[in-house]
Amino acid sequence: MTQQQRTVAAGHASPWHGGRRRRDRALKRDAVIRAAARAFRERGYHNTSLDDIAAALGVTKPTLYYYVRNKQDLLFECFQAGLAGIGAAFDEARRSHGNGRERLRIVLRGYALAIASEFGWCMVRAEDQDLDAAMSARIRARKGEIDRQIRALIQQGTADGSIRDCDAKITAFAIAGALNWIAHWHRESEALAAADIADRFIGFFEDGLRPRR
Amino acid sequence: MTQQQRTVAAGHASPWHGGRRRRDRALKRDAVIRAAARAFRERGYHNTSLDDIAAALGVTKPTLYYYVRNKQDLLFECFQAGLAGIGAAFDEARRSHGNGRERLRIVLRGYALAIASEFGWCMVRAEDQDLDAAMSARIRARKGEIDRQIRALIQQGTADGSIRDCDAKITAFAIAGALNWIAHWHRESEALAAADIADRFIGFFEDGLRPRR
Amino acid sequence: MTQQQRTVAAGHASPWHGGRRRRDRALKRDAVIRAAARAFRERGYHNTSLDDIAAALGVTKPTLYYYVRNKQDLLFECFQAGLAGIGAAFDEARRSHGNGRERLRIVLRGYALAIASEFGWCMVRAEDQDLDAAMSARIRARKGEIDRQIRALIQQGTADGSIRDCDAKITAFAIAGALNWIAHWHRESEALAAADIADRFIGFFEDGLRPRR
Amino acid sequence: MTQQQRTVAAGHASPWHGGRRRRDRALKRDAVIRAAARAFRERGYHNTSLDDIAAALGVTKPTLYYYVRNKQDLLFECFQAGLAGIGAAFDEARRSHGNGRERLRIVLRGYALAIASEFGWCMVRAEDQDLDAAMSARIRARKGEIDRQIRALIQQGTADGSIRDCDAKITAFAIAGALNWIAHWHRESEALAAADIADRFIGFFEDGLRPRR
DNA sequence: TATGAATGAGTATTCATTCAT
DNA sequence: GATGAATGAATACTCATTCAT
Repeated sequence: MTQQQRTVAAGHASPWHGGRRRRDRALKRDAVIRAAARAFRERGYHNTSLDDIAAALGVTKPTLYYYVRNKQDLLFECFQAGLAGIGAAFDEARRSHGNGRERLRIVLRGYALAIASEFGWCMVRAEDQDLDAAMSARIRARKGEIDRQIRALIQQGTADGSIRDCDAKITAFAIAGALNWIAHWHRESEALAAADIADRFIGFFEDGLRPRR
Repeated sequence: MTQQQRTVAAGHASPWHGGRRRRDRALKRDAVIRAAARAFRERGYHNTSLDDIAAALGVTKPTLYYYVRNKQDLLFECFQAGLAGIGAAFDEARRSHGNGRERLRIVLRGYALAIASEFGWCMVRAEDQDLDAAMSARIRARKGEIDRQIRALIQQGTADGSIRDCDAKITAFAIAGALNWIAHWHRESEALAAADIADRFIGFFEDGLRPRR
Repeated sequence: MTQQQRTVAAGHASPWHGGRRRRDRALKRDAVIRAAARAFRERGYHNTSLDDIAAALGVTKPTLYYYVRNKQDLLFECFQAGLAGIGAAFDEARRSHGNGRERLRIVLRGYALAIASEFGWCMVRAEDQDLDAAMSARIRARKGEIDRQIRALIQQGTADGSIRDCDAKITAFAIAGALNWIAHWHRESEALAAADIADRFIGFFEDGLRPRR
Repeated sequence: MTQQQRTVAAGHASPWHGGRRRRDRALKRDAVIRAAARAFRERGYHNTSLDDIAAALGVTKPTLYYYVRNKQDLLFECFQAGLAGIGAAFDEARRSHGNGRERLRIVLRGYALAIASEFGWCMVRAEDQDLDAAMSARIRARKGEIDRQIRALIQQGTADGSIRDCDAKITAFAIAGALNWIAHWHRESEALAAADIADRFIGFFEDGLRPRR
């Protein structure tokens, strides 16, 4: 199997081999990060070599270093790429005029979609263990920030009566855990679209198991 | 710091250095698996070398091979050790005379406790990516079995009216995800005891976010 | 800190960034070789990357190849640059009307100044190991020539009675070694000026340790 | 050429292939360091790969790591091995009853022999540039100590009248430089034995170039 | 039982060098 | 003239695994 074929086989276009030579650095960097995200999700961070990623792009390994400092940097960038969607969801929630529960719903949908994206696995699995102190701290900070915002929405909801009186911390953990886990089982090929999954999860979060009369 | 001291410092006894020479193979094997579970949870599977585990036990690396075939075998055994608690929970649920929701509650509590145990991380993270085909298949089979049983309980509950009519598959995924995630943030040192966490999670699952009137 | 600033900070002008655009190729080539000499002396040949040298000049790596064939060529040119001073010293000695010892003194002073220059390290360290066969041979030839000429001066001195009867070869080795070593410890910032060092070394060579009565 | 033959060709016995398997760890470690010293001297530190050294011993690369932490550690050990001889010379000088010049002579002979040994190159070339901060500091400290002791002997000599009144610092630099340089040109195969070289150098140091009447 | 010793295989990273623009 | 982009080759270092003792 040639490089070309492998690239094609993977079903993902590479800016390096699209007929006319693209010169857009940002585009290529993006492709590198995307390829890494897919590889990490598929095989795991440690089971993915830079050669794997380079091969998926039809490029040689040192080329990657032209766009990214490190392997861990690659993981970090995947993490950040996924984060964008979540940030947007928080923005949207902030702009909305709904009550706490409605706002939370907006955020959770965005969160679920991000987790179901190709960057989801990296977001969820970018961990201390694989990153140096500085990056580890940055990631923990961002994750902490998200957690804090979710709790805040829950508390808003309990304040305005749209959410039952509950332990915001534990509830946020449960919700985030359920959503994070999507990264472990969802594949784009699945029958259920990401948006569908998000809505059903939210339905469950809102109504719970016990029947309402 | 000597090996001995490190072992002691970690606060975990080693059957190799407990005064009277223990000759019990099973006991030592257990210790090996426990040490592995702790190390994997702490540093991750790939960031833990067999030397690390051996050092934690005050033993040399080849000794481990006397008790276990492989590094991946070690991971598998950790997975299995955690499974025991879940199996027991299903047994208890089966013996109980409660309705579906009550039975599910029993299972979820057992599941949560298992995940919060020192083996929890391994159970949740024992993945295809790090195991050969055979083991990977065995693990997937067991995880699938648990999923199926949880869905069955949910369906029982909807049948007997104790659980709202819902998509059993998605609900099971949400619940399992929330519980699995506990392995990522819970540490024994935490203020909240595992049992407490379990009950609060179950409370959230049952009642949901929306206030009941 | 930008490239520009770094260049300035290093206190060495670059013909690429000096206001009026210098078009003089020779000048630029000179600057390249000087920058290399400084970098090699500071960090060693192998610990200096072409990127380092380019950065010191505020230029990109491929630009260097416009002025020089190779990395090893760079080293060779530094070697040659240092050699000029020594050649001049030999010329001066040849023109002088002093006896052997006086002529030798002239040469040694020139030699010492060359070694103390920014090219000294390269002259002394340009070695077989880092150069291909051809260059290695050229360098060895020049070094051999210098050695031969120094020995000749010594022999002249012994002939005219200005130098004690001694083994010219071993004496030349001792003298050259002592002078070469200057490259390892002398820095321009040092209190002792190069000329001063040269004179003191020559004093020691001429008079020896044992007191004369 | 097979591994065996290459080992033989190099003319150096390897404790790994001497018929009966030697189990003496210290012996093997010594052999590793010796092999490194020879390789570094021959090809230079950076041009020597660990594979080269391993091959010279008829062993595989990871084996080296069983005896030594690092490549730089290897260099450091070579440095230390050479140091032993110098330390002994200082001891002997201390025990001697001669005057300053006679004591200095003892030290310089020992120094010269050490430099001419297989470790000489490493001693002379173990440099900051190739070592991390800690090792670099240790080496500088030891070199500084030797320099200080040589200066002290010179001052002793000037005090007791056996050495001319001179700048101890510059004289020590000149002498050490001349001796260090031996590592660059002396090979065991040379006609002149190390002891011979030492004596001739010392003769030059003591008597100087100018004839005494 | 346990271990000292050894190794094969793998992998991130660096860097001199090239070349089309 | 200068550079952005790419790459081939090299290399230190790690680690699971084996085996004789």
